[in-house]
Order: sequence, then C-alpha cells, then structure tokens
Amino acid sequence: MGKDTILCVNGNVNTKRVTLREVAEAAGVSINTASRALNDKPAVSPYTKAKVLEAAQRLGYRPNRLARALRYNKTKTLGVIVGDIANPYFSMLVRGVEQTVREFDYSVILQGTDEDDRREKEAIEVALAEQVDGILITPTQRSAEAVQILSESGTPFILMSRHFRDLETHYVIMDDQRGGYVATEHLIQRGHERIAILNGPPHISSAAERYAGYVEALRANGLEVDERLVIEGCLTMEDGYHAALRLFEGSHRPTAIFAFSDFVALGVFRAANELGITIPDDLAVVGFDNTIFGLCTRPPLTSVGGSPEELGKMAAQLLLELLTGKRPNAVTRIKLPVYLVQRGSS
Amino acid sequence: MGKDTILCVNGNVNTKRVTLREVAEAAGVSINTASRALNDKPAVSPYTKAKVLEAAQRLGYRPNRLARALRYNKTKTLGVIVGDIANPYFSMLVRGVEQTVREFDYSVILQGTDEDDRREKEAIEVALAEQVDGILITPTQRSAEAVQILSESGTPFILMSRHFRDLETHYVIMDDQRGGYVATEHLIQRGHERIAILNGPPHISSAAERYAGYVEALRANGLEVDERLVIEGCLTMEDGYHAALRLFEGSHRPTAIFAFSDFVALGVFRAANELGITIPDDLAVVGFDNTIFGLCTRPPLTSVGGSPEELGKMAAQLLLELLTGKRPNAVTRIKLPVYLVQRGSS
DNA sequence: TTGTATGCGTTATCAA
DNA sequence: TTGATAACGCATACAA
Repeated sequence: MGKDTILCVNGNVNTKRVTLREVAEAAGVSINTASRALNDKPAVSPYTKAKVLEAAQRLGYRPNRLARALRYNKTKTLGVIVGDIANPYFSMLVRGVEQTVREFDYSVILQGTDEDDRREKEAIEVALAEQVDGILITPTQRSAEAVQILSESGTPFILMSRHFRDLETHYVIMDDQRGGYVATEHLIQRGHERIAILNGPPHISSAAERYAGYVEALRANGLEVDERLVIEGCLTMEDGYHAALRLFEGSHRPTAIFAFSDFVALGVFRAANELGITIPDDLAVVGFDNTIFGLCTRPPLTSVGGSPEELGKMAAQLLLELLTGKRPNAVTRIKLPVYLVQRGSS
Repeated sequence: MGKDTILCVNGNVNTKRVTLREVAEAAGVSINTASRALNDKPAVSPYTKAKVLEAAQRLGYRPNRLARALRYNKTKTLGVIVGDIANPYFSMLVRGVEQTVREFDYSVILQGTDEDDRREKEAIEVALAEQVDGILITPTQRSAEAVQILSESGTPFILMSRHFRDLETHYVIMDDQRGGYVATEHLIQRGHERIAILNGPPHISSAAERYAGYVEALRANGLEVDERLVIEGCLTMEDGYHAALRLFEGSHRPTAIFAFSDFVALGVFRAANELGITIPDDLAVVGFDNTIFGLCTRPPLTSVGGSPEELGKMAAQLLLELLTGKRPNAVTRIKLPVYLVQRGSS
C-alpha cells in the first residue's frame, strides 16, 4: 500500500454526517445564526458569517435536503416513471428530463414499469411516499387507474408520449396520428400496397393513433386494411424480430413494414438479415422516433418522428414551471410535430 | 365533458398530504397507537388496529418516507451516477440496478455526468445532500477526486465498470484486459494483422485495460503496435463513426477494427455503409458488451463482453448487502468474466 | 393496551 | 445582530 492509497472501506464506520448544530458550535454561534449565514439571509454580521462559513467548510458540512424538505414541504425531487429504461426511446426521454431537471436544481427518482400496471401502481406509490413534488410518467394505459391515483393524490403530474382521450390531464405527446399517416403515405407513394404495421399494444394511445393514421392513409389512397398485416403488441426489438419472422413465414407477405419504433424496426432488420430478405428491394421498412440507431442499419432506416429527448425536456420544463408557479394551472396539452426522414430502407 | 371525466388540473390545490396525526384523530386514538397499528407492531388491540387501518384507508394515508428517513437516519435510497443515460451500455446497467433495488424496497436517484468531472462532483454532492444510503457510480476517472469525496463522506459506494488500480474500493467490473486480449486474438486468428482499436479515453480503466489486452495479444503473436491504428476517446456511436471515417481516409487502413463498445461499433458500421466498405470482407469488426444491437447490423456484430445488466444487478446487490449488514465490510472486488460471441462481422 | 414526550436536521417567528 | 423556541411527520422510550 503506497502512501497515496485511499482506504475506502467504510460503510458503517464514519457514516455520521455533520449537522448544522455542529457547525454552529464550532463557530461559537447559535444554530439559527449559522443557518442564516449559510443561506445568505440578511441580518448577520460579516464577521459572524465568515466564522460560520469557515467552520462549515472545515467540518465538511452538507445541508440535509431531507430535513429541509420536511420543513418546506417541498423535496425538489421529481418522480420519473417510464416503461423500460433500457428501451432507447425511453433512455433518450429520461436523458432529456434529467438534463432539464438538473438546471432547476431538482433531482430525479427513476422507476420502470415494464408496462405492467401493478408495477406502475407501486411505482406511483413509491414516488408519492417519497414526497416528490411532481411526477412525469408514460402511463401503461392498461387502465386509467394510475391517473386516478395521481389525480387524487394532488401531486402535479404530466403524461409523456401517451395520453387519455377523455381525461383532462397535462401531457406532452408526439403527433402520432400524423406520424402514422405520413409513414404509410410515404410507403404507398413508393408503390407499396401490402403494408404491414408492427404496432404497439392498442391500449397505448400512441399505438392507437398511429394505427388510425395508417388506416387513414390507406383509405385515402383507395387501399383496404388487411387484418393479416396488422400485428399488435410490439415494443421491443425482440418483438419486432418475432413478428417479422411470423409475417415472412405466412403466405401473405407484406412488401413493406411500418414499425412502432426504430427499436422494433431493428428487430425487423435482424429477421430480414437471417432470412436473406433484401431491404429495400424485397421489403421496405419505416421506423418511428428518428433515433440514431437508424443510421447504423444497412441500409439506413427511414423513420418518422420527433426527438424523444426534446419531449422529455419539454415535459420536465412544463412540470417545473407548474411547480414554481411560473405557469398558470390550466390544462396544458402539447403535441410535438413529426417529420419523415427518408433513408435507404424505403 | 362526460360524467366519467377525471379533472386532473391540480398542482397547488389539493397538495396537502394526509398525515399520521389526521389518521389518529379520525380513528380516535393517539398518534403513536396509530403508528404502531400501521407498522404491525405488537401491543395494539385488534379492534383498535382495525379502526386505524380503516381510517388510514379511508383518508388515503401514505406514510411520509422523508420523515421516516429523518428519524431512522436511513433513506432507503441509492444514488446512481453514470456517464450517459442514453448510452445503451449504461441503460442496461441502470436497468439491472433498478430491478434489484426495487426488490429490496429501495429507490434510485439517477444522475448522468456526461463524463465531465465537474458534473460528477455535483452529482455526488447532490446524492449526499439527499442523504442516500449508498452510491453506485461509474467514475469519470479524470481524477481520483470523486472517490476522495465519497470516501471522506463515509457513505458506502461501489464503482461500476471502472476501478482505480491503487485505491482500495469496492468495485464490480468486467475482465477488460482479458476481453481486449480475446477480441484481438480472435481477429489475428482470422488472419488480420492491421487491427485498429477504437478505444475509449485512456484515463478510463476499462479502456486502458482493454488496450493492454490488445497489446498483449499482438505481441504474443509477433505483431507490433502501430500507433496510427490506435484511436482513443471513442464513447459514442458518433465517435466511432468519425474515427472510422478518419481511419478509412488515411493511407494506412486497417483490415479489422476492435471497438470499445457495440455502440461505438455501430458508428463503424455506419461509416462502412456510407463508404461502401463491405463487412467482413473488406473490414472485420468486433465490438464489446454483447448488446442486442449487435444482432441487427448486417452482418451481425461479433462482440466480447459480459452482461451490463448483470453487472448492474451485482453491484446493487453488493451495495445493499453492505447496507443491510448481510456482508462483512471487507473490500469486495468483483471481476466478471467475458465471452467472445462470434457473428458475421469477423 | 394506550398516551405523553422527545428527537431526527432544518428553517421561521419572535423576542432580546 | 443574535438566540431561544416551535414546527415539519414520524417513531420510540417511557410512563400511565
């Protein structure tokens, strides 16, 4: 062990934290004088202030945000609940949230639901028990119960990426119907008529609306919906992979696929690679979300969508403005525009 | 507005939370009788208990974890600090952590550093101010200061994926040197002699050790290190993309690339696609981490590594065992094995 | 079996 | 300018 070795075995040893009382004692002042000095409050002499600051510095004082939170009844903490942290879409979303939240000196308690409504309820309960000031959530939408609980709790919350048509909540979503329309129309214009959709679960609003856009585009172009080309419940790459395999095995093959997300589309690429199907010649593919992963497939993936990171940022900003009173409390609904970015896959 | 409409405009309205005192009053008992009833403590009559539980239920009582934490001096919250939340490697890591943490009824406060040491320090300060019981961190390693601070704080912490050679800390890492060796040796056996490495920043231990393994394998096979084929600082897909472009533009092209991560390797695929370079004929590629994204490239990506999700789980488990006293406090160092999974790219 | 009183670390009120 | 005291919500030692 060299002399520079830092011994970091700790744990139950030095776990005692320095409190304000100790700082006050060390500085020879009362506890609340110390408090005022550290919080830049008026009514404290420069000399005293310097003494307190020095003592705090020397002892390594760190204000206890918990105690402060208890006092203020504000934790400066947000609960963030998403479907799956490892899903690139949600990763980007959370990244946007985290960045914005940090700017406001708030913290994030992150939880994943795996799209399970029981887990979702638990996550909400945990967040509320942690006294978060607000909640950002992509609801599983298996029922409206989550929103019901949140609503009754009185804790401000904002839905991200998904919304309930007949519930008056704040939300920030993509223009999913438009996205579905644009993607499908694009494929039609490229000459396709048998266009499959590997959609998400239909109880999720973004999936339902993209489907509506898909249908709308088909009808507008004199095409009928073929149930055999509609596959639901795809959320992950694995889902996309298996759905694509099933589709190709069947007798009624599509010439194009519109996937619920780039992540799902990646699964389609995997299946196509394995089966020797050439994209875009044998099969055109369009994804959703415009993630960077679409740049790495061969050929690169055509995708429609906005920026999930931006959506996260907006939702966080909205919530924080609500919390800090910078924004009136009327229901705010934001629908972000989507764009089609055509690349080699279609 | 239908009769089922839930009005969720809240915010500053109903934000008053139900406290234990109110439950006690509603049940007509004292505050601590209520406390004991709700916490399944002995010495409370069944009748009283039922009364309290009913009142709690009716009022929608939720115990305030903050107040409880203040009392216990334990928050049941862990700070998790990683380089970049949107990096698939870290996403998987965080996912593993979150899953394990939930099993123990702990919460996670997540922060990203963007590999910036100032942000890292801030993140640590925030976590400590939040009184987290422990910290899981992938240190930026620009200096040992982060570890110094953590060490002095007395808060247990565990390094993930990276470690300091001369510091006595808990850590869970991959066998990076072995990984570097295996990847390089594999490429050599496939007949390659000009093998480039798109490595991470050298101050990061995993990068340094993979490089050591790379060098070791070259030497063991009578090959010399060619500085022109060593590129450092690659962490993202973008980095891999630009590094690969630079490499292909130069006069001294490699016939194989060993990338720091699958994420970086994806960038290589993008560059290769754009330049019309055929993998694996013109260029072999090996990634690291064995993420599912490697399955979607064409051809699929050869990769070496263990499971980042597993690493996250182990680190979380280790920390929680430390915190709950289930594990002695001796320094625990875990090095997870790595495997080579050969696919089409090499 | 139940209730009273105290303390966790902070901040705010008010009096000195 | 400073300090004593109460309060935030909860849990517990102790008394009843």
